[in-house]
Amino acid sequence: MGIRERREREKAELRQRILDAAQHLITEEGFAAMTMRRLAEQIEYSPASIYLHFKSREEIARELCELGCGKLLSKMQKAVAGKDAAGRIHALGQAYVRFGLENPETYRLIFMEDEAYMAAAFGNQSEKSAANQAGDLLLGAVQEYLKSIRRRQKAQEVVQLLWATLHGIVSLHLSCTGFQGAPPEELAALATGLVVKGLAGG
Amino acid sequence: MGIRERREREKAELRQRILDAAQHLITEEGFAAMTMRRLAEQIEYSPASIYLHFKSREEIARELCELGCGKLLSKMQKAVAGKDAAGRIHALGQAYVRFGLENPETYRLIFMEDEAYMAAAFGNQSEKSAANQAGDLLLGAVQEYLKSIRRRQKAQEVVQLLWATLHGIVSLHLSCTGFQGAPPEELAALATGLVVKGLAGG
DNA sequence: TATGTTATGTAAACAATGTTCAGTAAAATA
DNA sequence: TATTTTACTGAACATTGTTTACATAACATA
Repeated sequence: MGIRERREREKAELRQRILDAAQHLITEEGFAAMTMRRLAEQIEYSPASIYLHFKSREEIARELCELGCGKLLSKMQKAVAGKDAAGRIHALGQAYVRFGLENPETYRLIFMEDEAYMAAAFGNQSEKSAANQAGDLLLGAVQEYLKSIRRRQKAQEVVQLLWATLHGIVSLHLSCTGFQGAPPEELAALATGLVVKGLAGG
Repeated sequence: MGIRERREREKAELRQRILDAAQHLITEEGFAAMTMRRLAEQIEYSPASIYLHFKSREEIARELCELGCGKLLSKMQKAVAGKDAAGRIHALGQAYVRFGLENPETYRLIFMEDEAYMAAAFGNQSEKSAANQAGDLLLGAVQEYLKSIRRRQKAQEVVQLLWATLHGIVSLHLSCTGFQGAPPEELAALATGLVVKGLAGG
């Protein structure tokens, strides 16, 4: 009899509805607006019911972070298609920055809200998480580029620098809303360009 | 009669004690630990009394941010003494990163806790805030360097990129506590070095 | 010295948060 | 139909930041 199957399906559907509502609230009004009571209101259940599907508010956030990282990874994967090493570095930078601009609240949640979320994204180093795979994309491009210019330089260090730079560009843009300088895409292009040139020359 | 003077002095002293206690709590246990009740406990007054000196918890935080920015500025000012343009860029990067490492919770508060604090730090563009002065230090060095290599490039853009990069290095280091890569000073040196070389070459 | 005024301080309450738990109603099973 | 399991919720708890009505002490004035 398919009764159990049906109930499991219903349960999974409700869980998904919670996640959808959470994502929606965060996208529209930011993480702080995603309270358990507003979430409950959205799905038309009591607040306590949410705890039948998630251990805590933080667990919901963590799951959304993983989904967000997946989205970022897929953007970056599409960006590298059919390009040489330097071109991939540039394209990855643009993809990263655009993800941040198009999904500001999701970006905030993953990288700026709580170190725990970010640590979780990079944490599972045994099973390659989406964030780690994104890092590998960057690492591959940098390694190939360093090889092509016959330069001995720790690729990991360059990757860390690039990621930090891109993160800095996005996070300052999202935080300093008043201050309007050069657009993030332009800064990212300048950054990747200078890294590429700087490594080649000298 | 010096009665009014004495009372004003006492009031200012209590206000300062609140700030000190707040700074201490933040330094030791982070911003979240700085609750009005714990603050009241520290100064041995009731929570409501704090509101006789500050409009809100946020106002206390903002004032600590300004103090923090002043500290950062003074570090950066010392760093540039008696150096050429490229040397100043390097030294400013090192000073910035070290400030973040030595005052992690203060750095968090200013740049990572709430965009409002950071916006406030950069906001008063009429009266030059400490943060703005720090930016000017960087701008001066970059302008002089660009001139010395006869390169036409928007100095403001390079400053933005440098600041974003340094912020990215520090904030990723503070957030990704688990992940241990290259030390921030090394990354900052690499960053400033690549910018300097990248601008010169090509 | 007595009285009025002002500054100082606090207890208690309010609204909002995440979370827990006892209890209930419904559904599945026997 | 009776029993057990599951799904669900109302009410409460411990926290927050903040406000308000009230008390008290210190001061100024007559």
